[in-house]
Amino acid sequence: MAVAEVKSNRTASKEARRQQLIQATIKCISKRGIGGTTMSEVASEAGLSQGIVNLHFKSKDNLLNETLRWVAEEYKSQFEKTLEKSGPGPEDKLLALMELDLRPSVCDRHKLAVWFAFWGEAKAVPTYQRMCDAYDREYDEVIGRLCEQIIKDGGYQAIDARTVTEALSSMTDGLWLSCLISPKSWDRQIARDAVHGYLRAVFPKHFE
Amino acid sequence: MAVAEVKSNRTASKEARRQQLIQATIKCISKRGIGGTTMSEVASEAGLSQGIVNLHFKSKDNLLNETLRWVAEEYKSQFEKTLEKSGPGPEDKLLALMELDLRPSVCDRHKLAVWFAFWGEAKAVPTYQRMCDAYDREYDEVIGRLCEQIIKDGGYQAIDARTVTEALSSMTDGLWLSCLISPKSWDRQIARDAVHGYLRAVFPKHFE
DNA sequence: GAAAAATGAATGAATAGTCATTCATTTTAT
DNA sequence: ATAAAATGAATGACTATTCATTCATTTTTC
Repeated sequence: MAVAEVKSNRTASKEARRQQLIQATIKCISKRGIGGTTMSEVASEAGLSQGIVNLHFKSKDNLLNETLRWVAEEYKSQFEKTLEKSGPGPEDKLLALMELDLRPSVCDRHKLAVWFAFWGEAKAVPTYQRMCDAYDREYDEVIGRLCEQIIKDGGYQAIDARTVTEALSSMTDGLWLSCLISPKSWDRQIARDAVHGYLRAVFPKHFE
Repeated sequence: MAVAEVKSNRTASKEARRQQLIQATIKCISKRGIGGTTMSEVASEAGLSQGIVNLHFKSKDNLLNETLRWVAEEYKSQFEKTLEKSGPGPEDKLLALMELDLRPSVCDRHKLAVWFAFWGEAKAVPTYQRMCDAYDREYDEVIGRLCEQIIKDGGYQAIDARTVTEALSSMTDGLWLSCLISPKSWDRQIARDAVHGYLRAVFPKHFE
């Protein structure tokens, strides 16, 4: 996920240029929304000229799709790294993944604005919906497996892994919305407490 | 919040016409997103002519702002009605309000698409952000008061009303996102279980 | 090793299309 | 007949896309 280096204005690999333009697109979407993002502005944000975006991405639609893919992949790679490095128990992994969503590098208004911009168009643009849905499914599968293990491990009764998964992933998405809409009153510690409080309440043996 | 009746094509009160156009705008946003919503399409959706929207709303910006206000007011009136009619205990009111968010009339993809469309532009369009923030604050105040009463009533220790409020409102927002993005796998009962499971875990004396 | 040719990336002016907005005209209600 | 409301063609601004030209770098030739 490292952003390829851009050497000079005329010499840069195709891939590096695409990365540079995707980064510019992310900035534009965050500042002006998808509706307010124009090809010229993306080019100018990247310090390049008018036609450059059509040269590297066929069309605006394509640029936006690739940008969504990049954002989703960036998140996914952080998610996988966190999953791998945390542990050893499933409860440790679950907590680490929840905290990832609230880390300043992930839960940052500029990045959240991009996610919400795509979600906001998802019903109108089926490709966005399909892509978001696919990534969500992967996410839920991992969280679901961890919950199952925790439930089995703790012998919890009358708790359904899918329900807990839905509750947890919904909570973090909703906390993102709060951060986006009410940045003044949003408090990272309260967000963490909300998640942790839920985990403690549902899985007391693991999170007390 | 009743949608004013439109009698004939040429005789309709100014207010009725505005309502009619706002309804058309909601349909357009749901179908094509904010970016894809044009003044002509709104007019045509309403069965009226080109210039009509500029006649009744000064500009597109104004139309969108008024549409957001309408959507927020519609929700608010349902919220207040629910708050009033439920009870008697704060736990009954809280549960009723949570279930309101998951009712088919509220948690419906077409309506959710509109909310998310505005949220998706909120960072880029400060008027959207301010308005959403203001309505959110009212919501949180009511939920917060109910939680405080429940905590006091049950003598719950080490539970902070604000944290629970944030957790609950986030959860419902996140469940809305799931409904929007993954309608195929979304299950209203699981959503209800997620909310109810949280309430039971946090306020066992009230929700067992 | 230097000059010439080729390569491929970037530029930015031109094009075609879309859209919000305006307003002179038409329609309707009273 | 008059006022209010609606119409829809016209306008002007904006934007995605194209493409002929420019430029820096690399390769080839002698």
